[in-house]
Amino acid sequence: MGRRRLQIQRLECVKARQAKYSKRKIGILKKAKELAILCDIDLALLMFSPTGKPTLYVGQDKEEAVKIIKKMYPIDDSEALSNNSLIQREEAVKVKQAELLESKEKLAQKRKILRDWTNPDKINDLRQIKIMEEHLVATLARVKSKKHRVDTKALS
Amino acid sequence: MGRRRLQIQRLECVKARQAKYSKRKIGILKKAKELAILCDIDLALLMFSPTGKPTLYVGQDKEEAVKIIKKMYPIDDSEALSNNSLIQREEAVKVKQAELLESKEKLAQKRKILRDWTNPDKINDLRQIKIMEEHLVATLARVKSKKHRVDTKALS
DNA sequence: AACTATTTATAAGA
DNA sequence: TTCTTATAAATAGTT
Repeated sequence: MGRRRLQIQRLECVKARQAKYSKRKIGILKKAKELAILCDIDLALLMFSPTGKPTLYVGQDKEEAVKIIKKMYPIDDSEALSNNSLIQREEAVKVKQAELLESKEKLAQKRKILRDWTNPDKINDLRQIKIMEEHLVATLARVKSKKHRVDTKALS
Repeated sequence: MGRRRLQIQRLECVKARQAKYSKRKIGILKKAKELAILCDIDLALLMFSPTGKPTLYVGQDKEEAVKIIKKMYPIDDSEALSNNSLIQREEAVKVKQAELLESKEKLAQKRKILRDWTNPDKINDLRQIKIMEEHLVATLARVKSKKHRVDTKALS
């Protein structure tokens, strides 16, 4: 949509990338808002500018952001698995319920450990965030190294 | 961009909302992909259709990455929870049994993830390594975003 | 899903 | 960044 057709490929010039970003960011944000309103849906759009500045749009109510992110990463949700209204008799049910509870308790434990990894957004201490970042960068480096080794091995 | 100008407001007719969603979803996904590629940025777009079905697009990655992330984050939870009619017809015991199984599966999954986070070098499957990398990149982005927000807040 | 008349987004240039 | 304008793209209404 312009004077000429544009090839969709990485713009080599940094300046051009930044300029393009500032223009298209406006466009896609508008589209996101329109879609969320027209169809009355939850929607989240997160972008990082070429300089790393994040922009987040969350459809409808901004306070809903947490809910959206929970939907995005259900690893952290505290689940609505118990349909009390539907179930309320039988011994077998109770037994299963007990087993379920036990399993869930264990699950909750694991989740607690994983929470910081999967929901870094919840960490509010800058110090903690920095530690987290360092750890992630280090782990990522290890993974990339490992991938490289596996790739190389696969070729030979 | 159509025969007539459209007012941006919630469409009252459910059918109309669904139809509009299916059309515009394609459009905004295309925009997101173009922006990510052109400007070489990280970007995440998550939408829930009027029926609750989630669509996730992440960064410059190809369709394969989307599938991987969908597997990693069991977004389909929302579908399971909305199937009340089905649940009503099933026996309570069976429901509990299924929930128990699900819970146990999730537990196993968490254990696996936790193991991988601490020992990425031990993963030998290229596919798994790639999943791990995706996850790390995504989490790192979120941490950076969070850091940025905390930093900004601290300044004000 | 497909078809077009129109509107909208935006590429290039200033 | 902002504006202008020619053009490419998205899409509203309809079938």
